[in-house]
Amino acid sequence: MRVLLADVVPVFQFEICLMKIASFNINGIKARTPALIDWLKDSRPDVALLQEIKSIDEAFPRETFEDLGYNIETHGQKSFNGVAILSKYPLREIRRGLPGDESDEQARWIEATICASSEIKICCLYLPNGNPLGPKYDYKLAWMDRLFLRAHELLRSEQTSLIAGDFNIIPQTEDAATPEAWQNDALFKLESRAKFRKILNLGFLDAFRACNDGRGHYSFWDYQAGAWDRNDGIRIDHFLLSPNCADLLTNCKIDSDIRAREKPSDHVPIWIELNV
DNA sequence: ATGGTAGGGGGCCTA
Repeated sequence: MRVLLADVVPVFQFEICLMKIASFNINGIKARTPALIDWLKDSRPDVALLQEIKSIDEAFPRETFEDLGYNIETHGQKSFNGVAILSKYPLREIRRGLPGDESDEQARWIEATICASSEIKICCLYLPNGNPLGPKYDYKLAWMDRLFLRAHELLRSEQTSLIAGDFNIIPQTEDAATPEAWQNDALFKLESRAKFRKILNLGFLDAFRACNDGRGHYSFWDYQAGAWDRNDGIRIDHFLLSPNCADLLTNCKIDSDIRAREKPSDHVPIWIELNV
């Protein structure tokens, strides 16, 4: 008598659901909208975290992205900075601005809880560049101290959490094609790298390094001096995952091919997949 | 040491 596989293998009552979350410094929503639409249709992230929208909230083309199935929350300002969350899942507990300095008017932080099969706290940041060294570098370091405090709070809350975006930090020499050229740059100075490492040491995982080996993985190439053509890049866009979020991680990639498209941003998307 | 390019917005500033 034949025994069918279905008779002996139990039917699983749960589904494996992969959630794709991407981060992309788009360098201006107005200039990047066509490229952003193409990328969303190809890559189909469930959640997209955007930096440098360079737009006030009222000027963000919400309907364009709502038509692609996304809920949208923005935190913008005129001309500079600005962050946004696009999510196919409902968003709640929206927080705009990094806590710790009421006088800080730069739009560099937005966070929300996404309501999927389980809840995930998602934080989208555009960390200050810090160049030239001086007041801008001091602002960067002070901003990172506030980030440390928020990261610490997230861990204490025991929520499944991630912090992603343009950190403007080259963590290690292998994250730059020409590290010697960055020795005295705010993105690579030991002081700012130490503050980044201090956040990792709280217990956050650099998702990209957990899933990839070796040199030559970059997320930014300067528009100038043919940096893309020479692959003179740096890895400055990161996903940091809380331990309970890291347990869900199945993959992390940088979509470097996006840099070769028409009218590209100087950054490319980085994404993770979580088994939720 | 300099300047190379891009975006926003209508001046230069930021990167």
